[in-house]
Amino acid sequence: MAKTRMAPELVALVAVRFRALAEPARLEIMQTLRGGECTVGELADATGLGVANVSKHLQSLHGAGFVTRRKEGLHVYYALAGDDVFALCDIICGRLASEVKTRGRIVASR
Amino acid sequence: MAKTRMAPELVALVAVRFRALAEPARLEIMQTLRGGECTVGELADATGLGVANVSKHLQSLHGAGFVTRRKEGLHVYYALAGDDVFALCDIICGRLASEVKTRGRIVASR
DNA sequence: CAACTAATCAACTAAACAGTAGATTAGTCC
DNA sequence: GGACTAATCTACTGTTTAGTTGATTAGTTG
Repeated sequence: MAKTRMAPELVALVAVRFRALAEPARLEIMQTLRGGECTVGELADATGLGVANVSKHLQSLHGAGFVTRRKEGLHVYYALAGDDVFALCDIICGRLASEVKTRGRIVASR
Repeated sequence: MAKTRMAPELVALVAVRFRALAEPARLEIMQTLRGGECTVGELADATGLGVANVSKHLQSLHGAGFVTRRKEGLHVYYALAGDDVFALCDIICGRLASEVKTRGRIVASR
């Protein structure tokens, strides 16, 4: 299924989505959000990044449709738009796991 | 499952993998390879990119473990290392599809 | 060996982008 | 209104990298 070749514009859109996930800082943010919705400040604290920096990353993620935005009073709450992002990560991790077979070990921390 | 937080180094590795897919040119190459293994020149023709450029992109993809390399005589044949990459694309496309619901239409060409 | 082809390498240019610091806006509380 | 806080915006800097050009290497054929 889906053996048809994607249109160039669609390919570009997919690339943009992948690019949004191509930054460790943004993946850290996504991981933090997995624990529930957070404010920008909370995400900055959890990741150790600057507030302005986190805000920019969140705009990328929101533009790519990976997070939702909810404003309430002084705070802006961000949350995951869906869990399928981690399905992506799991596929990547599956590939990584089979790659490290013959190399060193990199294990997930608990 | 896999609710554990990934180690920072692992996150970085995943980000590198996503980055390898974050370029339209590389996605086009991957799509072309879906039809079977190709030489660098064939990929350059199919995508309209320069040979040296394609060669560099192939190094990225090979470094990320997405393609295999086989040298035979004057030619170097590249092939997909697995189909799960397109599972990634399908997830992204699924997200895109639900996003365009209320917007314009972007359809895959045949 | 000489001529040729396929792929990679090396150096460069231009554009994209992560991170930072300071200004600015939106909202709350006195 | 004035003081304060949270988030975003606006340059700016440094790094990365896509794409190009020309040289170089590996392999073939005469």
